[in-house]
Amino acid sequence: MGAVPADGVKQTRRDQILDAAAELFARHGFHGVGIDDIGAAVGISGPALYRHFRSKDAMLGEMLTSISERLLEGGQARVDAAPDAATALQALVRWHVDFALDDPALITVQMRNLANLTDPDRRRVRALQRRYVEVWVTALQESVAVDEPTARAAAHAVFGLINSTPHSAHLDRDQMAALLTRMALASLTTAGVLATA
Amino acid sequence: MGAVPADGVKQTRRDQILDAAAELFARHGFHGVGIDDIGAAVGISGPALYRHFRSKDAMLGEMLTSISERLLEGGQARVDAAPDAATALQALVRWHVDFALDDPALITVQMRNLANLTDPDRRRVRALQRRYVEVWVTALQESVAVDEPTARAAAHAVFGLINSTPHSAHLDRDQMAALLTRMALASLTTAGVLATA
DNA sequence: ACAAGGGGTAAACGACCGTTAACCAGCCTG
DNA sequence: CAGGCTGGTTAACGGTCGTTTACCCCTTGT
Repeated sequence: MGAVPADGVKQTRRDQILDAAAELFARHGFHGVGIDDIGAAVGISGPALYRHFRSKDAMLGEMLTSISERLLEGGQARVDAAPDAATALQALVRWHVDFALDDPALITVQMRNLANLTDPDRRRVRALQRRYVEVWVTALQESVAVDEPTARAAAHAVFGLINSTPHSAHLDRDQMAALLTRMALASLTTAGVLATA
Repeated sequence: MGAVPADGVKQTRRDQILDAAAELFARHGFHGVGIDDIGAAVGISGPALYRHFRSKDAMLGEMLTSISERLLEGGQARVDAAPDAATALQALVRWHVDFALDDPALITVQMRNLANLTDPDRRRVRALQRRYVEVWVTALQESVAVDEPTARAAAHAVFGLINSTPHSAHLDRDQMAALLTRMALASLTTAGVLATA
């Protein structure tokens, strides 16, 4: 799990810790996992983590801001690269689906543990998330006829749909990707028709 | 928030506590809210809760089992009352949408705090959830041509879509219900086409 | 050769928090 | 009017857990 570790390349200890923590946070929740658990997961024990992070809160903070940045950056890039609005939307869906399938732990943590962030960290993450939603909202408005509040709600709904992936490991990766992409696009294009019926 | 309190009728103190706890758990997570917080939310303080519940875990347990029971019971009832498979699926969607819109806190807790349950409670809740999923899976297989694993994954995806409702309060209740219903049905009917493409 | 520092350890500290104990006020019943 | 539930209260206990401290090894550059 956790995005493929680049090549055979040794990832820095920080990243190793972050990956292990993400997995644990996803499974047991932020408060449900102790500093000792995280240490044990990477073969060191307990307080050694403080050689790499200022606090447990800092781990979650760094984890969530980095997810949000990657999501925003990747999404924006794909929209910019798309020739027209319709393919931009498709690219966004595929991007988010790939992300969710490759990093289910990170997605889960981002969905569930926003509340456990420190106040400044939460502000930062929320700002990034808002910008990401904004990317979706404009892509939606440009490709399907829909008012802005509906577009916003539809975006959140599709996030929920795609992010549900950690809960169902019944299909293999490619089938799952195809299914989620199809469902997401279907729901989005329908969202436009008779928007304010 | 929290399902309409029947009529003007006074709800029992237990239910009052459960409602307040649900709201708090949804907002801050199970471990993020203290026994004192829950007490304060209903005007009593701290340990008085132990006159009504055996433990904090017991509150969560009762909360989640009751949600799961209501969900299953209501879903099954609607399927039984439906004349054919297609309307059964529509009824399921509407049922789940209504539930999510009327009890956003409960839905949120059920999605996020399964891991915080005690082992026996978790087994109970999971069993109920499995049966609920089963209701959806059979309804799906009878109305759209789709293999079972795909139906299962699609059901989870639609739960994610509908349960996203707490994150977006941009639309009023009826518009939101219409939007979610439309999106859910669109994604589901599309899930069947070329299922194992 | 050696000082420096990065990265690890185990032990102690301190706060928080779920739970229990001891106590008490009102109400309803006999 | 006595006496026992019912449902509160505050204070104390105990465990868990994040964090700090003190110590140590091993590597590396001078």
